[in-house]
Amino acid sequence: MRMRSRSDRVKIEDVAREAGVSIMSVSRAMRGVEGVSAKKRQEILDIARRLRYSPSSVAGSLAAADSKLIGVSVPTLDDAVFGEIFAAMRASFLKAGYQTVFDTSYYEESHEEIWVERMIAWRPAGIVLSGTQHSKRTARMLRRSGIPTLEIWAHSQDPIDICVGIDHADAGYQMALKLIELGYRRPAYVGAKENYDKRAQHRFEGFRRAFKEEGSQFGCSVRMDGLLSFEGGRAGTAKLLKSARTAFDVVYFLNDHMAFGGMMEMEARGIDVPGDIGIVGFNGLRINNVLNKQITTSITPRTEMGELGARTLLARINGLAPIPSAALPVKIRLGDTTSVRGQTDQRG
Amino acid sequence: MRMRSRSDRVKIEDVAREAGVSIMSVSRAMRGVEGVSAKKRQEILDIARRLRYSPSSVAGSLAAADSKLIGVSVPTLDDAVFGEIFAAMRASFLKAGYQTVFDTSYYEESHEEIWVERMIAWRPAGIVLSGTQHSKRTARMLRRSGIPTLEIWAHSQDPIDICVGIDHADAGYQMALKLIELGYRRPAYVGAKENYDKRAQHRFEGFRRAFKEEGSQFGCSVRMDGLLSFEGGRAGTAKLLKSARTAFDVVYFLNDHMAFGGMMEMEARGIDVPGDIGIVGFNGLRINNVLNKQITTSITPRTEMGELGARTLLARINGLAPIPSAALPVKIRLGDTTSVRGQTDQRG
DNA sequence: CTGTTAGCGCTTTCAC
DNA sequence: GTGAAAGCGCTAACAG
Repeated sequence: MRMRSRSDRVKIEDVAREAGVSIMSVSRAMRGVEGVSAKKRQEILDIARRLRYSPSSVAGSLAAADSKLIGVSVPTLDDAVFGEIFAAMRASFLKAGYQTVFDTSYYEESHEEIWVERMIAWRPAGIVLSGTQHSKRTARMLRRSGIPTLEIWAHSQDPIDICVGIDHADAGYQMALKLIELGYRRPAYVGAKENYDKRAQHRFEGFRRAFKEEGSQFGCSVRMDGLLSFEGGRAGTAKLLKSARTAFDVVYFLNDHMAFGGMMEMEARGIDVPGDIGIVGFNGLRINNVLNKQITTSITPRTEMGELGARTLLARINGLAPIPSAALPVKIRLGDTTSVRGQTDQRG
Repeated sequence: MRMRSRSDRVKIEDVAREAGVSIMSVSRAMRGVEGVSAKKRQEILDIARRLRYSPSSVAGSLAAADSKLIGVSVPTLDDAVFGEIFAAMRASFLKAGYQTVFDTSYYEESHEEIWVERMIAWRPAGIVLSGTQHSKRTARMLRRSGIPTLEIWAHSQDPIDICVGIDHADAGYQMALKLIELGYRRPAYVGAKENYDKRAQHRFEGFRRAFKEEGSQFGCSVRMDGLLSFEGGRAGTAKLLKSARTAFDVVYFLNDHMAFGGMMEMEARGIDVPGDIGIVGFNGLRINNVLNKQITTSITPRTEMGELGARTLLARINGLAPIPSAALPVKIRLGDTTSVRGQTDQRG
């Protein structure tokens, strides 16, 4: 099994010779475009299959100056959030005849920038980026390339090209209002370093703003690096409980997984949730569907987002001028980890 | 912001003209290969940047008959397992100068087959597939293409090309031996339909075989479709508890997420784990690191697997003939969801 | 070190 | 409906 040298790969010319037609007829037959009789087309297709002809997308893209490729960058695969958005987008692109390729940036603008540069070099039909936080150079390269670009996940007022997402700052703000309504006054936060996950940072800022407007002091916040998941939530909560100088009555977590980790830590320490402290997550991740004590969270419309994003990008690729930026609604789901403050705890 | 037409993109020729050199010098300078003086190289690079020249990988690949692209197919993004394998592989490929592109197959051979066909059309340097269960046509296309192909995750005696993974049947077998040693005699299983996740099916078969050899009857098995995650585990357990005609003392789950879902269902029903029933998962997923009641599971070496897989494929790409198939060890971790049978339960 | 020539494998364009 | 000619943007191979 050695790599075939360039000469022994069967190419369009071989099929044409075998079929006794010109390479143009083969080209047309393979692509399913007009210009070959039905009979001839069938013959060509049969021969192509027999010869195991695999048309080169590289040569095809170069000649046609157009590819059916869409590049997608997600920050991480360790997070169920992007899996759902991605699955929805991918299905839509596939239906429209586009092939999706994706890669991860691990929340690093520099990784993303390198990826964008390489992706542009392949001249894809479209590019999808997660979030709205990108290096200046990334935005500049993309704009200059003229490649339709979708930013998904966070809403933005001035997208690189087009954008579909949610308003993270407002999501944090709304959640805070709800908590204030329940009677919470001393929030704490467990999340990531400010520059690591910007969307989360925006939620935090919106959250804090609501409490500030209400006149409440912000208790304490813990920033973890690296693992924005179960472990980070548990370790962050341990740190919070150990180091907090002021009291707090509710902890806002970066996402549901971290919130779950935090809940485990509190359980281990015999802290009553929500009796002693409330817990709030974000996203409405799968795990929340099986918990006996459901985490209060904001449910993000991930499938809708992926579908709308794909539709919008496809429109853009087809030369239409869709609305440049769409914001989708987020829904708060009160679970069993918060309660009306002052009442006894409720169990799920 | 319209798509640039093919004529107004800056190309190698434009850079050459501006720099007053031949296009070959630009080509050499851009690729960082020998054959241009340091001074000229720098001038060219400066001009290229000023002109915002982006070399076309499409044209480059066609001319050089070689691309620095590696295509990877993972079954799903909803599963932390592949995230870790993938992250490790990606890093290794990147270091070696290769660009990785991913796509998902959602455990469908037909999806994978289509993906492979499209991927081959791009003439990548290598291809990575998850698992060893592929359609005949997928294997045939890959073999004929001559593209180095790595199968990762499951070990195989006759890989398409090369393979790095674990022996799933043996992993199931070993876990069963351990449970038998603990005193369990009536296992039940909650997993997926036989053809959906073949690796899991192999684990199940190894598991069942050990019990059969020991003389124990297999209690009951529940096969879920679709969601092989928290929800599937919980729903499957509910179904198992409702429908099982024979008693069972331990439930083997397809993975830790399903096991966790099952544990929640038992908790809700007041079933004592491991007092009444034991729970066993697979993989050693992150969630298990934060649970107060740790799930007994098999820990799979995902990072090592990704690294070894990448190294092996790179060797293969570079014309070496690495060991065609490597099996990595799996480690059993006894948690708090199983106990020595006959003793009272233990709490974490 | 530098440039010229001849493609890579396919599609566009334009005749017939 | 069919095919010949002319590239797509770049690199290998070779000559200077």
